[in-house]
Amino acid sequence: MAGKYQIPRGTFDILPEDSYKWQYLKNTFREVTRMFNFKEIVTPIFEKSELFERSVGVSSDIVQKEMYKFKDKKGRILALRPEGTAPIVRSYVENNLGRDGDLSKLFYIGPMFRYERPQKGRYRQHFQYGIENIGSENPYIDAEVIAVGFNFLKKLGLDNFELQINSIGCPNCTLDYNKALVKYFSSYYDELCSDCKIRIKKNPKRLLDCKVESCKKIALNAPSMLDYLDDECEIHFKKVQENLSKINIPFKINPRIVRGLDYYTKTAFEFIDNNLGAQNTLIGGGRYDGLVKQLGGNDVPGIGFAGGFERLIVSMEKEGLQFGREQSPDVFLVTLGEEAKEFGISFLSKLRNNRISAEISIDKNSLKAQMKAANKSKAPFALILGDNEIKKEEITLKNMETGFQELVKLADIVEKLLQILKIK
RNA sequence: GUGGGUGUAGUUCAAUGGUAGAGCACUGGAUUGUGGUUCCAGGCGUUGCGGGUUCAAAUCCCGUCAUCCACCCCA
Repeated sequence: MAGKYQIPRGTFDILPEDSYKWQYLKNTFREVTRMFNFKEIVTPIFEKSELFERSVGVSSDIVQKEMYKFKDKKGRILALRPEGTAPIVRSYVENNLGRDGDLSKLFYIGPMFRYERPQKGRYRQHFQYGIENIGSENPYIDAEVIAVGFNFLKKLGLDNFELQINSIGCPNCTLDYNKALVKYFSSYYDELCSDCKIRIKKNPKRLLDCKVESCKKIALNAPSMLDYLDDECEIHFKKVQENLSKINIPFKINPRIVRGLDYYTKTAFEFIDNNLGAQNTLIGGGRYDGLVKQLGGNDVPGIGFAGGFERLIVSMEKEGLQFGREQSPDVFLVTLGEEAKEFGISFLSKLRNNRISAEISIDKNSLKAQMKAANKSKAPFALILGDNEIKKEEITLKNMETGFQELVKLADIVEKLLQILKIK
């Protein structure tokens, strides 16, 4: 039952019976990013608070109310990272990663922190995976980044998601567009919900995806961002679509996709699982062409995405998908009698030193209890060692699935196991 | 941060204000060297925590913590 201490709100333990799922997701993500030649980058989980305020935007909710901000002993104002892009761009600039003129293709996996009210698929400490591709504004890159997300979800076996894309233009387009939005919604001001009355001042684009019915109706005829793209942004967006089609990635244009973070420009996209409830964005991403410069680097464009492992797991479990194999030992050693147990201990060590994962139930003596333990461990093979075997210098090898068992010379067992288990 | 629901054994859930139960899981056993099916046996758990009302509280009230759903926002 509950002890004296409880885990902090919105956090969770990844227990041994579940950790293989995270392992599987990480491995799969590494495999997929490898196909695209992305390399891993690891940055600290805390940064100067200022970094996020500058990049994500002081007015954004993330900075406003969701950041874990604290002072260290020297009075430095730090924050647990709420997202992954800003730290990576910081590192890119600080370490001059673009120095050789190549694209920086980076991926990361790690915890992020947001002080929010917890919900299913949304936690205060959660694990994100993501990529950043810094150094090119070529629309081919947009498609490639999207392809990484697409291939990842597909590789996990997911099929129930939808890719939605939009272009939110550059700061120039946004300026005009926001004016148009404000103008449009102002004429309906009295009919807007109280949230939207604030949004119209703070972030007009947010009016577009309000969930209140009356606002939805009004938003239906609101001007579309896509009509306000300048030539450059419009061509870029078209090319992105062409490139996606070229590599057979289906997508839907959703002019209502809005990014919450200030640094986004041009392409914005989301992979959405529509039967997931409110927290349905599996992956969210977009271009951030001004960010590197803003953080003190050269005027270099970038694009990336991020996704949360917890939502992925919810989505996969809903679909009944597997997370690879749960970890189990290769063999389970069962011993009978003192002499066999004594011998078994050194034999166990021999197996392990030969890269055979082996387990024993040291506190149980009866054959039955040990066989039960072997079964529960999910080891594919049991090795039974008793007086009979020791006398003849043999050991019983039992296939736990078929029940078939045979006597094998002790001198040959390691070699035989390596062969059956296909360990090189 | 706002609104609503929930909180009982490892877990899923029962229990008109009157001694707290079941399935699954777990452990042991079913003639002494064989698991996964079957049968038998084994649970006194501060009913999340702290107050209050009452002769009596898992049950009613207040607070608190946690969780779930929605909003805000986001992965």
